[in-house]
Amino acid sequence: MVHLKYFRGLLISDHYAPSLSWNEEFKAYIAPAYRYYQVLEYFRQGGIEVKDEVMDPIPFPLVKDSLKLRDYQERAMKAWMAKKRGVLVLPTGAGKTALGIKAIANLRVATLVVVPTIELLHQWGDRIRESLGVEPGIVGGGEENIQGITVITYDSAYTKVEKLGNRFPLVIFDEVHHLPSTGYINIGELMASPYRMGLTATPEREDGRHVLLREVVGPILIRLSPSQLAGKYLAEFKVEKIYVELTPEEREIYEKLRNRFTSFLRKRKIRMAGPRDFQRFIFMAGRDKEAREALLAWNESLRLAVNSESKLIKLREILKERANEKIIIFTRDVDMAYRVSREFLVPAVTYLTSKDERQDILSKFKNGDYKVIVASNVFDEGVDVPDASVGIVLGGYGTSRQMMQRLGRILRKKEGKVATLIEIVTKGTTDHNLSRRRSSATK
DNA sequence: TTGACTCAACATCCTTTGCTACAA
DNA sequence: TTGTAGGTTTCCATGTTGAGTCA
Repeated sequence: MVHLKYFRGLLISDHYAPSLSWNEEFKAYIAPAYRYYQVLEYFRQGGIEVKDEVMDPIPFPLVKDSLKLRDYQERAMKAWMAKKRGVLVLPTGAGKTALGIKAIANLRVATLVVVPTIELLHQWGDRIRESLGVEPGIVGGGEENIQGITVITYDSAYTKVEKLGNRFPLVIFDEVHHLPSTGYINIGELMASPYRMGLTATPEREDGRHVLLREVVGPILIRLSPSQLAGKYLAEFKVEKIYVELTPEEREIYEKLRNRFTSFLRKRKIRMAGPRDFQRFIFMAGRDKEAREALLAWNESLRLAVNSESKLIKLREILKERANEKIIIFTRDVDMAYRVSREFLVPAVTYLTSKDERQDILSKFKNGDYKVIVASNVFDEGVDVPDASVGIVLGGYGTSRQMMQRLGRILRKKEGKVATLIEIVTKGTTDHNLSRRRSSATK
């Protein structure tokens, strides 16, 4: 007979199985706790009797199950129920939370829901109360109350995972693309939970670490894009790109800055073939004065291209044409957001905006007191932004994730609505490259 | 309870102009 | 001849958030 135990994020076995390794200190075979279901499966298939003391689940409350799923949600749920592990990829606004709630109602085991922000902590709490009729535990944002269904932030989960790792047979990772980062991955690895669900609109990460999700959460089971749901469940939408030029003065400065960057690369025979090369260049800038100057020049050239003068002229035209529509303007940096705010007399929301003021601006935008607002990168995730019909992208990252989130802000379904996402791009600059890289999101 | 603060963690960051060694 | 892989580490700056501390 084999004896399996859990100890502070570790699976401990007195017999060998693949993925376990001998540990002298414990005088036993050990592995990170997420290997539990594989190891158990291995012993069971071998017909070996197991004394399983790994899980110590919190009692599960009595819940109601009143939730009705849409047809594509049913498909996603069916795919997940077949394995009870894996990632579901659905666009913003397509009802990912409902899938998590349904999984809890189906499995009826203690569940930990991990979320990136306090706002999502409360949104999930409300949905659980509403759909399952129970009071959820909340950990994070100053609260610490653990129940059979508990919502927790990634930050809190990271510090408490060793203690909580064997108390929840089901774990749901909302915005699961956060999980593979170097710290948070511990949450996935040190939990023993055999049942796992990951929810996101965009699993891919710039650092490539999303490949870890397959091992820690499971494979991608379903993937739906905004265009697949447009019309019936999300608003019809179109994406427009408008190209502008740098002014001659801007062009002169831009070329000078670019030249400082490229001539450094040429001189040092540095090849920029991918993100790793750029990363190395950044490390180099930490020690090498010339490299540092080259990098600063590159940063400055990017800022110039993304925030070009012509974009503001074009913005003025668009705002005039669409005077009666609800519009969100997106910028890449805080300075540009406040510049737009000053020149067009519209409220700005950035990370510097206080919580109360942000709340106030968003509620006035919702009820129509404000027709136009400008935001930096703050609406990228986990913020409940009132619906708009037009999004104007003045600047952003080169990631499809950000583009997808921004698109999601205008896709709420309304009768007869056609949403428009307008991107203003500076031709012949890095801004154009960024735009090309992110545009796969809207296909 | 709140607000102001600090700190830590996470994310972005590339596409040119082609070095050398080795495998197919 | 052609194609492709090769090569660490501790981070230029800016943006964003959660947690913790203290008044």
